[in-house]
Amino acid sequence: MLSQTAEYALRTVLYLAAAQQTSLHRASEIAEALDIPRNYLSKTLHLLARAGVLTSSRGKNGGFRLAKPASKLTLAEVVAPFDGPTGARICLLGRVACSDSDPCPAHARWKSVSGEVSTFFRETMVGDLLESPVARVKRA
Amino acid sequence: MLSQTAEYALRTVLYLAAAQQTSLHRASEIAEALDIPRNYLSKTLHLLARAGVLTSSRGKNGGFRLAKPASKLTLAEVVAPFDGPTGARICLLGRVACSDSDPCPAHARWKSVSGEVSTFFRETMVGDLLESPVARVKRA
DNA sequence: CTAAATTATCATGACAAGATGATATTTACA
DNA sequence: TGTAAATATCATCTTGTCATGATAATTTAG
Repeated sequence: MLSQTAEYALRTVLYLAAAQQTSLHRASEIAEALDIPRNYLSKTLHLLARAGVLTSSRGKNGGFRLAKPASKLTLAEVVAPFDGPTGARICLLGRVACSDSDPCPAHARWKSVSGEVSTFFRETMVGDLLESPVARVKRA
Repeated sequence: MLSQTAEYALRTVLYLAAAQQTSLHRASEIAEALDIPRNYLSKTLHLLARAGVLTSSRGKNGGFRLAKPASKLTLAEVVAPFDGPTGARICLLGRVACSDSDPCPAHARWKSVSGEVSTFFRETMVGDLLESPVARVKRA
């Protein structure tokens, strides 16, 4: 469903939301905590910063933190820089133009399903996920 | 949502379902009708045949046709050889073990959404899509 | 002002998906 | 029996994603 990179982004944001949201966290700290390749994560963090999801500070004692409260950050915002509009993935059959007025054979049935996926990403806040009993992201 | 190859497979099956289901259709005929690369489609057709979705006949006057009625063929069957269990894509955060008893932070919320996607592919029949007003697959 | 720490950026490589082209194999029909 | 038509199979090529490693730029601390 999500690309590897988008998954890294989401896990990173959850990590930052669960930790001290106001303090800075180094890329190497995050990479080690989440078991994500260090150098690759650097680029992902940079893109998240450019997208306005994180703010970065360079130099000694630098690092990353959330640009806004987790309760106001949607999953769609986190994932969009990597996977584009998630779930909104238009036509199941790959037609460039597929709409209510010019539908592909799968349009009517697929529309409601993909709409739910899209809604999930647009309306679920990062903060919502922290309410779960186990917020820690455990890896294999 | 679907890989390019799975999309080819789905469009091919819809084409065969809309056409004479009992007669054979050549790979080149399908490729031209659906604007899919000829040689690449050959392999996709072969895999669909091996998966039991199509039957193939070699030699002169050979070709492909559906192995069973479109009304008894699920979208999941068509797509599975390429994308695996679609929508059933387990954990949004990529955890290998993620279940009701050992959930990731997103589990509860994501479960219902991914379940709907999975259900769509498992319960929608190829034949269902033919009832649409415009069954022809128009490409850009 | 210098050095260390840290992000930013660049260059490259590994790998899979998608695509292309050529060859082998099978079958029908003249 | 031979030839043409069609699928089956094999060998590459291209491209994008994921990943690795090295270097530049920036900032703080002493």
